Amino acid sequence: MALGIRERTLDSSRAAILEAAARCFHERGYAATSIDDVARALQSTKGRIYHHFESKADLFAEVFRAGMDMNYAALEPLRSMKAEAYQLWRRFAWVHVDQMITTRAFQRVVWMGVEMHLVGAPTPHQRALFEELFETRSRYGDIFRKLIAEGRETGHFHFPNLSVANQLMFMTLNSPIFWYSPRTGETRADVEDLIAQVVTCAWRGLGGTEGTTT
Amino acid sequence: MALGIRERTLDSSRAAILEAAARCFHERGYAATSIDDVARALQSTKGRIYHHFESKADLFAEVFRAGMDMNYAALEPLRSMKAEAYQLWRRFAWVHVDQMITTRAFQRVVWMGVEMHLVGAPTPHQRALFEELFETRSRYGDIFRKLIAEGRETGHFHFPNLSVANQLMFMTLNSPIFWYSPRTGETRADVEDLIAQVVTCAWRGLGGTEGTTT
DNA sequence: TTGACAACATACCCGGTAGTATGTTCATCA
DNA sequence: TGATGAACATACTACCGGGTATGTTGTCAA
Repeated sequence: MALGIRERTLDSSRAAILEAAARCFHERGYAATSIDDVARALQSTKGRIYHHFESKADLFAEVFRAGMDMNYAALEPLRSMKAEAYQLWRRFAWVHVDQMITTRAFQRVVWMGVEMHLVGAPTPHQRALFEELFETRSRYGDIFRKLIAEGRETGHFHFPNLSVANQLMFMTLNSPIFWYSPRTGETRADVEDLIAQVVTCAWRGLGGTEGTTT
Repeated sequence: MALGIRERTLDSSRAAILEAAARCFHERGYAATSIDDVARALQSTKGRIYHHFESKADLFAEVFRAGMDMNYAALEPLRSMKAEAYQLWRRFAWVHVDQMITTRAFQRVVWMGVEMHLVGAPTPHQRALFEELFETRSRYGDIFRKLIAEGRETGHFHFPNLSVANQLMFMTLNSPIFWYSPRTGETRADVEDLIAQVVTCAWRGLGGTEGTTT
């Protein structure tokens, strides 16, 4: 049986709201964004949003989740790869930075969510929701953390403190969400050049041996 | 003539407000911080704050200014130093990171101010005020930008794009405002060890020649 | 074709917050 | 010593924004 209009439009409508919400949160931040702002961005009204999402915090959480889902989905094709940790790191980092650039509104929300932590989540239900999302984010981070830890043991990376190195690495890899903005006439090659610079910077920061930049 | 109570208390009272405001903005962000929040942090009331500052935006701007003033003041002793650019960069970067850690509430506000840009500055007066502050911030950034540009010419740094390298460098140097949090029983030596790691990471990211880490 | 329900739009409520208007206290100085 | 004004506190207003209650319209299944 073919899908009815309802089944076809529901997901796309929800997705459109998430997209608009991501843009608004990205531009103005969580607190400064009103539900009416998001509705305006959709050329619509509050009713539509509250029909699909319980509250503002819930909407934010779902944008967060969507962003993390995108990241996991982007990494998935590489998860089965067999290679040295430091080589895997290059691949993973490249995909990660690509994500930061191409889905930056969502990724910015993920960042904001981690920053806000649990400030402004009054109900236990919301706290539990955010806890779960943070764990997801944490597990994602551990993928990279493990790689650089292993890379250090094999002598490909050199840094004194794992946690600090991990922080600094993610800071570099995530940084496009703050300063990247698409230029007019920008090609995919330009973007890939940018990604390469970011990855190389993070690689060097980890004390990656020069020349092994394949 | 000795200073009267008024002269002595005015500056300290203003400074106390700035300090409390910095902490509040740091913890909750601009939009989520109410003037009453700041007043509560001071064990005081709104009246006191509005007596010293025109508006919330003005208070925020003054915290921003105070943060930038601290940065300039910290760099001042080094401005007269004569040395190769890449060596100067090390010193400057060290002081900068130290600032990010020791005055991080103010520095976080500076960051937020740059991020928000001019969103939420309705009056022309406020727009002009922020324009001025952003220029101050921009000139501060140029100090480092010039150093790494010169360092690249002398062959001590290696990166393809100056603007990108500058962004990534500041991202690393500023990063403590996001993840640093004082540990119990932490000594100055611990902090300096941290600073060294951050500076080294940024140095490597710029393609600084290894071994020249004096 | 009709009842039910999803997918919205509209209208409304109410708590919180920026900003103001108005005390109140106390140091300073003529 | 009394007048003045700085440095606040208190009381109040106006508005905005999250959330809700209530229409309205179109779809689909029986």
